[in-house]
Amino acid sequence: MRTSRFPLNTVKETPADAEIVSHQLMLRAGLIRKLAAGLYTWLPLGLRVMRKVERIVREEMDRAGALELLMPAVQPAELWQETGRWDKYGPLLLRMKDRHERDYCFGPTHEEVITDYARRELKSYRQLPITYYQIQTKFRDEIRPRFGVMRAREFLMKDAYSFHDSQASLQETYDRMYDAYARVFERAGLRFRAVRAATGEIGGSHSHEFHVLADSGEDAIAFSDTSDYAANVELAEALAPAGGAPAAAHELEKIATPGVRTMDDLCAKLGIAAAAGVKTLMVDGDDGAPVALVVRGDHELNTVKAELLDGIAAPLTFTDEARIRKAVGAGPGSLGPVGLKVRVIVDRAAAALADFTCGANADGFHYTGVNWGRDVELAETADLRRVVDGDPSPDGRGTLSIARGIEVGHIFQLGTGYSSAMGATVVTEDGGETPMLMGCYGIGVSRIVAAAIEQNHDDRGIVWPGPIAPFQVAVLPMNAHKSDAVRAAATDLHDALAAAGIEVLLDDRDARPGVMFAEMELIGIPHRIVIGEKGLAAGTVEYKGRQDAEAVMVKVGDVVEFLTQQLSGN
RNA sequence: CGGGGUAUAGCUCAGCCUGGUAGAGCACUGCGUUCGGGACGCAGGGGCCGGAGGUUCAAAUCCUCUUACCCCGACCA
Repeated sequence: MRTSRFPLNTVKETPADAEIVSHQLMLRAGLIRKLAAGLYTWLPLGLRVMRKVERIVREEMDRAGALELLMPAVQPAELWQETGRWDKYGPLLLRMKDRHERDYCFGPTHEEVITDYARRELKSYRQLPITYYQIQTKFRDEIRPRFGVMRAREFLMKDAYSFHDSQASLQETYDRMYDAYARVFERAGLRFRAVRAATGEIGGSHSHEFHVLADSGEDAIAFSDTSDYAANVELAEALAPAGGAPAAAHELEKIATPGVRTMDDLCAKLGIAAAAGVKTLMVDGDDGAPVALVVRGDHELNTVKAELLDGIAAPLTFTDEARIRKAVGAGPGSLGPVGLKVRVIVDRAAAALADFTCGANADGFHYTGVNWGRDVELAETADLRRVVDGDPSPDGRGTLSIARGIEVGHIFQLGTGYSSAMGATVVTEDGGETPMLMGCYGIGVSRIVAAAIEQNHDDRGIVWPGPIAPFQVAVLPMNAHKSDAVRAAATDLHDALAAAGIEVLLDDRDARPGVMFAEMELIGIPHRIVIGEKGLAAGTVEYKGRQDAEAVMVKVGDVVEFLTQQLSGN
């Protein structure tokens, strides 16, 4: 390919409203352009990358035995009403009406459609197991789309659905998908981690998320330094400290703390560590009455865990100040468990404290030297906090580290939820009838492109992993307009590389050298050949990998073979 | 949804407070010089100042409404 026929739409200035580096670079490198909030046009260069990701996904799905199909993006409301999601899905669902005033939605996912298909076509256990997948545009009407295609409203997703007549069969396909996902991300050249995302219940391996590791990732994942334990921080269990609370050594004392509202204030005022105090947070209970959640001063509440507790309103809602005052007689900033007349749930770590500090439920006062049992009843404990770096691993082996990741894949076992609701049953071996067990497996194809950049870039631009680079080699002739020899050599090399099946981009624009270098680095082409008149006179051209510090000279006749070697190395 | 902000050339923005000729940089066109790290000079083209209404002799500028976009919204006890 030549730049004269494949224009590079690069821009020098960093776009004002792009916050994260992948979004900035995708705009600057000319991969995408925004049409409206959360809607992007993929330019030819960006589409080449997305197609490569797509191809890898497709190949691995095929290898895993899944069958590709393509379902409509627009779906009738009736199906969603069958499963109750027409009402439950809320404003995330883009709804529309056709000319007959019939309700439709633009599919954010396809469980209903595939289950409808399955109930029509799959009648016997003999047809199982079977897995279908598609690569399809989805739409989710996010409240705040941002970060470019990382969290766009319209996006490209691979979704797969499997059907089974037994849990063992579902597990087998699930495991195969797990392996296929790992292969996809390996082949794409990304550093990733599969993490547990178990949905609370029976635990185990019922759901895994695949994260591309990047410091800018929105999700925090916790993993053990010695075992293979890895989980989303939201779900990682914080074990109770060994040994329980030490014996009380101090008397309960009420002290004036005017103006103190935050844990930081309190630590500064009293000269104590945050870990020696507790924070008391008020959230709404199911019945509307506030419930107090107590965590150690240096810990953070894990809202996912809190929401799952019995009697707590979901979604988790923090009680507003007026209602706190009504219930307690003091405002936030002076709350504590002592003498509190609402339900109190104490985090395991907070429950293991002795002689701790907390609010006195009177504005401007705190207690010190508080002890469970002596000063306040320890009625209820639970795992409420987010795990932190250095916590013991929940599987008992090693300590946890926290890394940041971008969720690019998610697999889970759905069970019979959809098949029961929609009557997708098969006849069993013994002649009975049973709803099919289902598995569901998603990969964010367009998000992978952004995640790859987030993980692989430098101050000059994108550093594509070879397998998903839009082109493998850039050929840059220096001052070709002044040198027939350079121009001829560049053209010959381009043709030879193309003939060898190497994706080459020849810059034939007669641009200044600095422009060529800067643009090719910005768009992240992994390999670069520079052809100059001097080198050519000596029968050589210059090679440099995108991340190499130094260039090397290569004989003109050896270039194709040299590059073939370089490419097979990644 | 709540709060805040922005809307002026293709892009990034100044001008608005204090009403009176619409600007800069980048990009684009032409010519010339330059040519191994996003060149320089000269000359150009390009605007219903987001939309509607109002105030005024006069509105990008003041007022009202409207639309779009952007940012923030548990970690606080």
